[in-house]
Amino acid sequence: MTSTDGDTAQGGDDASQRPNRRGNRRPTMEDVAARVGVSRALVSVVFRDAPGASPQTRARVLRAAEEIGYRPDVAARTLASSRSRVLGVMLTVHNAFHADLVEAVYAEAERVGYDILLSAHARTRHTEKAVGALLGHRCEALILLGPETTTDFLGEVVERTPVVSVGPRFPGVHVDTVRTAEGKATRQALDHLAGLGHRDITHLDGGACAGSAERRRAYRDWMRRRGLADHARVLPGDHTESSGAEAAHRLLAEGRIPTALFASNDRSAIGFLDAITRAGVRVPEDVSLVGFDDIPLARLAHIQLTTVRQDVQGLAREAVRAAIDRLASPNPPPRVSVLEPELVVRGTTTAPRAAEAS
Amino acid sequence: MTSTDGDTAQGGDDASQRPNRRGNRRPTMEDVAARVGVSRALVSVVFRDAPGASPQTRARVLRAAEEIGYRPDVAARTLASSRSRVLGVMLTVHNAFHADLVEAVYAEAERVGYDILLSAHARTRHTEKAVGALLGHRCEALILLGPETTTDFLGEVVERTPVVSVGPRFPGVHVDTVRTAEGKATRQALDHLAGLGHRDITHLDGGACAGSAERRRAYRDWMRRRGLADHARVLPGDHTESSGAEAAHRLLAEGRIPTALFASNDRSAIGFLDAITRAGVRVPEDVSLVGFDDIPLARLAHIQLTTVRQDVQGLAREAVRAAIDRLASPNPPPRVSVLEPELVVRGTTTAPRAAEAS
DNA sequence: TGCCCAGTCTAGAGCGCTCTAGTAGAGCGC
DNA sequence: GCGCTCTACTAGAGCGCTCTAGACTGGGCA
Repeated sequence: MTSTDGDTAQGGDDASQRPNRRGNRRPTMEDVAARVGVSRALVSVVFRDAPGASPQTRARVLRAAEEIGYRPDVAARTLASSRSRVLGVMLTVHNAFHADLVEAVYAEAERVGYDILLSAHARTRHTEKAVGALLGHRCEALILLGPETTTDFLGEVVERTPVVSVGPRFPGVHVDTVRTAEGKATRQALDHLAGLGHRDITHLDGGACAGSAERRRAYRDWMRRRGLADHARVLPGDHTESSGAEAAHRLLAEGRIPTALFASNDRSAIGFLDAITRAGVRVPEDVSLVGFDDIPLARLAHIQLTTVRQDVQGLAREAVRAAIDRLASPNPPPRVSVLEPELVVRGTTTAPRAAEAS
Repeated sequence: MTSTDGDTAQGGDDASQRPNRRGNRRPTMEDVAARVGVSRALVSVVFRDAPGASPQTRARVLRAAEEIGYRPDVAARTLASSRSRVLGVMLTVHNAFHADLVEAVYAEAERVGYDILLSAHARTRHTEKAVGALLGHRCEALILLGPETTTDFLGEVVERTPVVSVGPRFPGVHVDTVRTAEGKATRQALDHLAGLGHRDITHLDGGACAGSAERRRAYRDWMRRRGLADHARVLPGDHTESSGAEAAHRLLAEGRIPTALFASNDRSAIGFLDAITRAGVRVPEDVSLVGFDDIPLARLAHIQLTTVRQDVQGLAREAVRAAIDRLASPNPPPRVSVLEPELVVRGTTTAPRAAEAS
């Protein structure tokens, strides 16, 4: 496990500091109180920012706490107040869109005085486990980003703790939902393509991923209503780059590229873009491409993906608000907040080649 | 905030279920004990999996708990035992390599009976805040993925709680480090290129990101030792796709592409690949490319990036082990675990064009 | 002078657990 | 019968906080 020059293990480093204080238990309110010469309760008042302490005392307490490195214990506080002021957020750790959402949720939660606990869903860690961890930590409410789980499981969870789903809907379960108007977003994308003259528009599907069903359905409806049912085609896929690349290879193998492709999310769109470009097919000259989400990658100079932006700030704000509202009044029927999408036209769409008046 | 068909807000949904039990407080050990007709302490024994309960009682307790939906309260448990059995992990939420690491850390922690708490570092949320959150939740030790912070701050944290840094080293602070042998990894990549006949090798830098300094230094050393100092060139960058794309545009603008590029990580390598390909420069025929990390994206059919793999499982295992060991014996000097890299040759490297015998 | 009141501060009972010390009872050998 | 050990279980004191009820000030006012 060791190797040569520059990579030496066992870093003796510099003189390795005073021995850390870790043996001594961490300071408590009692310690702060003793130092200042007041009661524990007063220190509590100060740290809760509650009325009932003079400004002078407040300052003295704060200073003493600082000096001895006191930091309130969330566990004790939670236990005593039976309120944790913590919101649990479940995310898929490999999902760039979730990363954006998490960032926004942190900001939003801070505004309303809540802490956030993250729990990740991953290949080896199911939704059930991720949610269980949050529950054990007494989160007051859960915000699940694109949850893939059963109605039954969610039904049980929601018996104890309010749940907000960002994306998927769970009809029949007492769960609030915050999502983008998928149908509208899809139509925005397709109208844009139609406006450029496209008729031969293929959809790259998102499989079981959050929002895919709505996007697929809206695509089919739109094509039918426009009298383009004959051109309608849904390529199988999911929300990963590789599914986009696979779709590209499939089309290349068939030797028939549509004039436009509407992908179920940005990652698959980028995968498609990459694979098809590499095969010598030009975007947007040979094929126009629209994604979904507007992840940071889509904005990059060399990608410039035309896409439908989801309102990340709005989704985060509504999710946190739904959670807080639900804490205040648990009984009203589930609410669905629907946020407006916004078409972002960049460089991957243009008019189809003239010849193509299929 | 509403829109038409299919996107209706206010989802009345189906009959919205029995009113949720949320009013009733969550069940406690007391409730379980009462139901079974034993003492609270015995229930505790069962849930801690401690000796001292008959198999029959154990089963009855477990069943009763199941029935009333009891779930141990982490806060209370932490408070009572003054052990949380929780490891705090700080990650950068937009970092794909961190996503891999988190997944592996979850698995590893579970093996040793620890829970994981995640806290994200993001543009609007500094390391200090992310770490503070973990500390408040009484994590027994912290694992920081690629921390970008000051020695001073870390010095303070480590006074109270063991810290493991995955990546960066902090000489002079009592922090364990787990990292890949950056120097060796760099040399593996460069030796591979040299073996193919490359001499004109440029390095795309990672700026202040974790590991970059070592990679840059090893690159310079290697070039010098090989007598290629004249060819040595370090393009500014960081660990994002866009910096790779920028580097590509810079080289294109200069009109002089080296025969090979060694990027400081996979993301910037992929950004470079994408931008340079799109400009008509072929990889690997015109320019060979090597990345660093081996993120999932690098393996995709249409990318096939030659890269140096970091041993994610190993890093996770060592990080968790270092944390646990440090809890057992706080005083020994900081340890540095160095893990072996592994060159993964895929499709982005080949011999330079014959003409180029610079 | 007496009384009230706002402003500060304190005492002490929990919150839901863990864990030490201890009890009850069964089984055993003598 | 006794003492012994072993297993199965219980009592009760905390862990570090919050929060209600109440105590103690020093004015202000009749």
